[in-house]
Amino acid sequence: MSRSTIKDVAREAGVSVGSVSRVLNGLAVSPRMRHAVDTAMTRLDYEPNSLARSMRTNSTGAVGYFVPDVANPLYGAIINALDQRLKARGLMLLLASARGRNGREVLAEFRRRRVDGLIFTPDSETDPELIRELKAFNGPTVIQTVEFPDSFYGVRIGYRAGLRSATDYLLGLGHRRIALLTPLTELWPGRERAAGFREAFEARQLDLNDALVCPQDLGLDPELEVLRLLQSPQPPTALILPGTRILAGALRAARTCKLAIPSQLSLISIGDNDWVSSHDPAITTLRWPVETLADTITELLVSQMDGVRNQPVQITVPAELVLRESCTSPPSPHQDSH
Amino acid sequence: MSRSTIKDVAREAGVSVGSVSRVLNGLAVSPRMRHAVDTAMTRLDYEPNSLARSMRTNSTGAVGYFVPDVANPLYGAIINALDQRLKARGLMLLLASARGRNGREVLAEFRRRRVDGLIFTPDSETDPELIRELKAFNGPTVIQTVEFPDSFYGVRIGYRAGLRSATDYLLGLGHRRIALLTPLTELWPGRERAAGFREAFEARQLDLNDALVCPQDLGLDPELEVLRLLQSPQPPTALILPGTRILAGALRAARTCKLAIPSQLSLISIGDNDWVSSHDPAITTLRWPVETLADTITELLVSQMDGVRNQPVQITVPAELVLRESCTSPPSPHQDSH
DNA sequence: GCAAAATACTGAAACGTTACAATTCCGGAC
DNA sequence: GTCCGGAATTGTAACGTTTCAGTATTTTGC
Repeated sequence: MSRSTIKDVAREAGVSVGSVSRVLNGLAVSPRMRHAVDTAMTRLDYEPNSLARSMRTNSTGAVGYFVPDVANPLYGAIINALDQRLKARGLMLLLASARGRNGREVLAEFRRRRVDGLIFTPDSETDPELIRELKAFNGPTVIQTVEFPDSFYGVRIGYRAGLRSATDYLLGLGHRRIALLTPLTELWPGRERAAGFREAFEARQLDLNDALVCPQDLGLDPELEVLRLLQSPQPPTALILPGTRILAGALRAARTCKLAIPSQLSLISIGDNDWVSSHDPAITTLRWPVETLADTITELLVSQMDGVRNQPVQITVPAELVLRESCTSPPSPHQDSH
Repeated sequence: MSRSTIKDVAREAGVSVGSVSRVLNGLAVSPRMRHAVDTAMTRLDYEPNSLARSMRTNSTGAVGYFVPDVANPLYGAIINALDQRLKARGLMLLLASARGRNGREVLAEFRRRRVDGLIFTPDSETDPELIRELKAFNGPTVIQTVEFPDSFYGVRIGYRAGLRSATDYLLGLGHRRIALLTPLTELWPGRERAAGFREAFEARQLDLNDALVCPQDLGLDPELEVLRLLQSPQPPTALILPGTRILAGALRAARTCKLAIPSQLSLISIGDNDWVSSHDPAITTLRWPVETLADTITELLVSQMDGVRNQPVQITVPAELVLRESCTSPPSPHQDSH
């Protein structure tokens, strides 16, 4: 740990502390001065102390990022992309993962550490206290993913439109009994997904009666849940599945029921990755636009930092339906017209 | 952003600044004092400034973590586990991902920010300058994964033993032409893997001649590389594949060649995840012990922080071979005894 | 060659804490 | 009533920077 301070450098170079500071910050100095200070710095192996600097300037160059689950490759990819972009602004990520921490507590920690900005995925979209505290932060803030009051800048994924197009695609193939497996339809993002799902049916003036939205708790064993569904008297002919774990469970369940994909059961997954694309058959997917998301978050954040203090905006980044091989027309098309 | 300082609180409570500090840090004060200060704090909405505190105490409660790729779920899982454990010690992760940053530069940033500890996965195991600088950091440091001089505390994954047992397993099934697809066998971890691979052959006094180590650059298109291998005159009967991307490529290649798994081609993957375990057939895997790894790192780090300044240790966390369905005896066993 | 203007540099006061020596306070022993 | 010892509290000097009002030095225009 470098022990020498700006004072030592000043003494060594035979100049004043202020001058060293000027050199450090690239302000105008004479070449002679710059050289003297530079050599003194290398000689003393000097390392500026960001803390002292931060205290004086009231800015830490740190951005607090609160993310639901780092181990989710989707968020991992966003972190990567963000880190790269923030680096260009001399910013660094202070990371906290919701696994094992709660939002309020993390926010307090971020505040104490005086982060310059906040990227937050609230673990509750309703907790009024959290909303109050986020507002009280009163610095550049971007709410990620979740629906939140309009007084915040925010980035959302276009799940609703995405699910509408995914559902519409299945309807177009002739499916009528489609199961949307998403947990907790009262909360985001399940709510959004369910809404898009319904809209697709309505747009074709089809009755939702036959379609299935499964808001059950898929928590413990998605495989069992899907199995029950597939073995019910009138099983669905197509499944829409959020997330890797649930998709994996569904695939196992289909195997158990000896249902061939896509000929006997069509599948759409939410969230793209290596696995999904190289599975046999390759899975049709609603893709999270990671790069766009990261770009948008960065821009929203730095525009606030640069003092562009206009009305908060919420940007919806569209999810993209990637057509692959896991969907065909249903086995025995019963275009029931009621 | 909370603007009030410890001075304001002191004035509001009608006590001295020092006393407020004592209350803040839970030192002995009279109940009357504590109460007065507490109410003043809530009234002023006071939020302690970690920066000032850090500067005074010379400790930031931040741990710099330099990780090869956050988007790799394996590392993601470690981050999660670490974050949870460090939280208990009031520590927070300062994260930098090697994608788009280089080790030296990140280390400098960490030093400037005066992190209390370092968890580092060097991007080069040979750069003498990096080694020198890591040494110069002179604070609690844990080197993750990579082989490094003994003067550092370190955690490694038991790839060598792991690969030996994986290879031995295949040899026991009767395979002789086994391809180990790992990039860069001169560098860690390829070197370690190759070593374990060879040891397994030697232990059975088998000639490595027929086995294949493929150190080619698998970077761009693993699928093509595997395809070439499978279409060669004497194709391997078993593949050992590191990482999701390469495994995915290999599966596609096998499909192209119409090779059934495991009856015509056996597969072992390095690194476990949902996909690998629920694939059809489920893939036999050499599993990274994430939890153990995180525990070990944490312990190594905090033991250094607690001033236990004994000889650095390197701990090797064993990789575990998870037997599943992707391996059988080779199609036409030619137990050539040479 | 001189005043004025521009430029280069200095010194000290912040920033918000903690730590520590100094001070005050209090209850009891003599 | 005085004095003592310990506990409670205070006041202030750090910590390592930046900032800014000044002062010293150089350049410029005549």
